[in-house]
Amino acid sequence: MPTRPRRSSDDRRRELVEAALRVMARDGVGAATTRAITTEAGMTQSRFHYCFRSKAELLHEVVQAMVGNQVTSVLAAVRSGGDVGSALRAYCQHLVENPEQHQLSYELTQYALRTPGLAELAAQQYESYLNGAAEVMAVVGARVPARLVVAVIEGVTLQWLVDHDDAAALATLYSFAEQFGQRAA
Amino acid sequence: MPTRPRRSSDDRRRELVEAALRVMARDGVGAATTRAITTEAGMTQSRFHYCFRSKAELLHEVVQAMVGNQVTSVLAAVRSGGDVGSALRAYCQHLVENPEQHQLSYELTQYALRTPGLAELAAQQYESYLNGAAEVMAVVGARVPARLVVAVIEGVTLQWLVDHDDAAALATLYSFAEQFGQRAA
DNA sequence: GGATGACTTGGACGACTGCCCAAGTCAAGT
DNA sequence: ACTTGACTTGGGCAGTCGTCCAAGTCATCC
Repeated sequence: MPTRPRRSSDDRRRELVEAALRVMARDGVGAATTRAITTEAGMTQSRFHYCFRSKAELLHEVVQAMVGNQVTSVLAAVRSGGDVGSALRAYCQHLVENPEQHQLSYELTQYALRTPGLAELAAQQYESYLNGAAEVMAVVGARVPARLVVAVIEGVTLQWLVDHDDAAALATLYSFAEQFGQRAA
Repeated sequence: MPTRPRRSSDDRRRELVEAALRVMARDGVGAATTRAITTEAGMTQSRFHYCFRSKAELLHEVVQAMVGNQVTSVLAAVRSGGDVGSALRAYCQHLVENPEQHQLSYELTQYALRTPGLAELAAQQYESYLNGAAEVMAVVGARVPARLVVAVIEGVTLQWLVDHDDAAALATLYSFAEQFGQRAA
């Protein structure tokens, strides 16, 4: 029974999760060792295993936190504009300004797919994206399958992460919007 | 100056590259240690650094081999059918039957993006995809930007790798084909 | 103010990593 | 036959990884 800790253990955990996200975004998932994470958080390494039973336990929470962050921040950016064009521009802006976040998202998905207990979390991540896309489609008033929208956005994002061609990415999104514009209500 | 080796050094290198691809597809890029690769190839570990100066040198060739394999095999599958629908079905079949290959492709792209000297190889990989898509579009006779086609395919692939929903993947591709079918010649 | 227990500390552990080396093997050239 | 040099071998190196532990600190409760 904890009496009254000087600082909530949950706070420590959250600090570590955020530090892990920072390290992963900067240097990749592979570089996120327990030492790198605790150093980033300004703690001694030993504290890590006081907050988390294992590194796997931290990664579980990291993936969950990632899903929440990504979806809400992208949605907030996209929701600001009313029509399709401004929504697409908003997404591209978010991508160009936070490339590490998007790249980290892909890396974590790959990691989750390889890790037995985390595969379902990856599915959960994509369900969030699908719901978000469906919501945006509803706001914008277009009738296109959410899966297709998410697929296009992810595919374009992947391309941009490789070639950093802002104009091409936006143009590709536009040409997609143009086509489903013919089917919109 | 090599006089006449009992076995070509290039053969050894190729064996290692293929062994590396097998290990990576099965257990992930992270699991592809020099020991795991040489064991897979049936050699002693010491031979590794006789064939390659470093692990990075091997990975460079692995990425190149990956690009070649992937593009040619997908193209061969897709080229067999004449119309859009059968091309899409061919791709889905290739995906469902060789999931590890596609997943490995994403992992290697991520790895390349994080590795200074390999970033340009990732760009080269995507250029191959774009050319392949453009070729298929020409064969099929559709007028859609190659970038958009690649984006959709990659996005749908990513989704399938997460949820393994064959029907949804195919349906998403169909709904995309349906839309650009209105613009085809 | 002493006991309790939550929390911290620095150092260690065994396992694994990429890489290297001295000694060996053996086909080809002389 | 003997030298040469390409190739192999098993073991070892230093570094990093996740995890653990005994000893310490210090706010809280009796």
